[in-house]
Amino acid sequence: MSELILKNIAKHIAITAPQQELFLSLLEPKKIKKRQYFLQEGEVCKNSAFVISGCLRSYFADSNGFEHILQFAMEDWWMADMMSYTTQKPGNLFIDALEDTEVLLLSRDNQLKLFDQCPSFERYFRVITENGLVSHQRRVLENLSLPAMERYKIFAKRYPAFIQRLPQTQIASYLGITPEFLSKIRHQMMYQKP
Amino acid sequence: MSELILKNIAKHIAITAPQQELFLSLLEPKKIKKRQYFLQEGEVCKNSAFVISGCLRSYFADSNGFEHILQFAMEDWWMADMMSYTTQKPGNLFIDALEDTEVLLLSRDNQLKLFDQCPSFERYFRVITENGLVSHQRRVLENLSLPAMERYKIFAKRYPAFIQRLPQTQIASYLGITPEFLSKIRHQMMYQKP
DNA sequence: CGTCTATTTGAATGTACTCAAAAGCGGTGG
DNA sequence: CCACCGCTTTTGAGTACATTCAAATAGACG
Repeated sequence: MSELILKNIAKHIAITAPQQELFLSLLEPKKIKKRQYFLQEGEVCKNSAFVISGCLRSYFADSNGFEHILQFAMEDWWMADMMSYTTQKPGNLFIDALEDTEVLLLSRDNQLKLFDQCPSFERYFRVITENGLVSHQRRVLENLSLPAMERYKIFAKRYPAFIQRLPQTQIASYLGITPEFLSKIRHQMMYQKP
Repeated sequence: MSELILKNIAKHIAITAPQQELFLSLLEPKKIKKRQYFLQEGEVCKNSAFVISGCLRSYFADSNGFEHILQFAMEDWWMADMMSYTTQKPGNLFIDALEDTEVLLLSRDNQLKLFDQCPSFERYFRVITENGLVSHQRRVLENLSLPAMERYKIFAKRYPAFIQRLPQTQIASYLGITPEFLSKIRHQMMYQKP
């Protein structure tokens, strides 16, 4: 069960067995049922969640009650409201489960403790954060430069597993379009695609 | 001249005088004239630039030749093509100067050297990167949830200096709208605003 | 099987874009 | 110091991409 996260870490840094022990001792396993909240608007995001199985989503609910999905997280991904997690102030995101989900929690306190006791982890999370930054920059630029159909095609190619497992409503919300329009896009694609 | 960057660092970490020396020895000053490229599409972003004075912009040029601005950087900001800088592979962004600009360069090599020799800097850049990630996440959500006029108002409130110093064309490109439409938005605002 | 949610389809609407042209502004050179 | 050139901003008419609202259809789950 902890294998997945150790493997993930091993991709970025090399750590000794005692350091592994230390790290694992700071984690707390948790199960989140489908449709259950992990975090609600206005709460402080005390924990970052590493997904072992299942799927989480983070989203913003605007003043008209529409949801805008920031991120999905399946196996081998971290999920948090980064604004709230890094500052430990109340956030404005919701995080909930799209499937029954198992996660390992790392509190911000424990994370900072870890950074002091083992600087390799500071490197690990620096790299993870760099990658997150790069992917969000790419997303900003794609949203600015591409029409909805292109964004959908890229999404489908980049995250085939998401297309399989997620309802179209969720994907539409991530892409920034209505579910109706996504349906029309898919209809169009059936006829123009060879 | 190096005061600005030392002050910036002091906001996040405490370092000794010799560590300051080490850090400064890894920096290279450079001047970039208005309209001059700092980086072009297809090049490897060898350096991250800390702006001492002036203003840089990073942007993506799409297949129709339109420019989409990812970021502006004025005094006290870092600027790089993060994808290319972190991987040292060719990037797809342009970076150029909107004003005559002075920067301090830190190569990725030197940065990694610095991380090994003084882990405090790994913390400094982790925090900087976390903040960058948070602000790009916020931008994604604002682009998804708000109409152009709201995005402009928020931009104007958040970055008053940018409104002062940047041509509207550039701001429009950052917001993801045409300069013509931004002009119309500003016209509307004059009449509906008390 | 029935209910609830997700998806599809269509018509009317709106936000933002395109293209074209005029007006404003700033820098530069005569 | 003023005139001119280039670039930015404004204005307007026509258009396109995407939304809204409504209703029908299909799927999933208990």
